[in-house]
Amino acid sequence: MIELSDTNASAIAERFKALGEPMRLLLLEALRRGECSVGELAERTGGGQANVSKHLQVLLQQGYVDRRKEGTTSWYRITDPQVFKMCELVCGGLEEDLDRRRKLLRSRK
Amino acid sequence: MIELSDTNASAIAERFKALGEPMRLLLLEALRRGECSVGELAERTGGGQANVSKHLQVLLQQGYVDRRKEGTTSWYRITDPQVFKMCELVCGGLEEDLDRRRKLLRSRK
DNA sequence: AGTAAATACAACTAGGTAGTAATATAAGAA
DNA sequence: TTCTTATATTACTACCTAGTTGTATTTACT
Repeated sequence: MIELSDTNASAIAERFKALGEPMRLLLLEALRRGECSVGELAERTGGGQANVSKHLQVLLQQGYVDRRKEGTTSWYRITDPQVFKMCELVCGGLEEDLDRRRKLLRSRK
Repeated sequence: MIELSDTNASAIAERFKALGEPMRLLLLEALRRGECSVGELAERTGGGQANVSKHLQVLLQQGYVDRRKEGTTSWYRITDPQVFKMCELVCGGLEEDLDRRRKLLRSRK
């Protein structure tokens, strides 16, 4: 296992940061069903073409998605479904956090 | 399980974003051994007091750490060790990504 | 009271980044 | 070739945030 040392912290942070953007999470979710073109992704997420393309570059560079070119079309797909495990973990944390906040509110009444 | 819909994407992204900063990862790593004060954390991570304090607020607000006050000292601790599961997942992805890049380099020779 | 220590907060700066509009590039079709 | 389609890139704006400095707040000690 990689240690969370100074040198690695930046690289790891970069990977987390790539997921720290709503649009990129929506893109990953849209890609969950399978390979998808930029245009389709823009339509599904409601984002602009340029913006979607730029976000896909980030996900590509961080290795979350792969790309396959066919004519003028770029087909993107999830590289490793493990991403969704992370999303589930963070979702679990979210729910626990909400519970915690609810309890705090109750105890303050 | 929470769905990755438009409404949730922002909340989830916020949680990822909180981990997308080297200093905050270093703080979590430092807290791994156990409860720690702000001063100790600043010393261990080499960060300034104000900066460390500010990063801890982010981790606190996102529920990654808890705080306990004692005199003028604030003691911080990990709320849920699941965070490190996420770090391991992202580390695994990092290694796979490096492998992928190495293969690409070799195949391009 | 006065002083020191620990933390939080406010103000500021510099660098980063999301979103958009316009343009560039590339591949087909007419 | 010219037009159209799909994607990537550039330039720009507006906003956000990490880090720093200085200060306020709180507690403990003499």
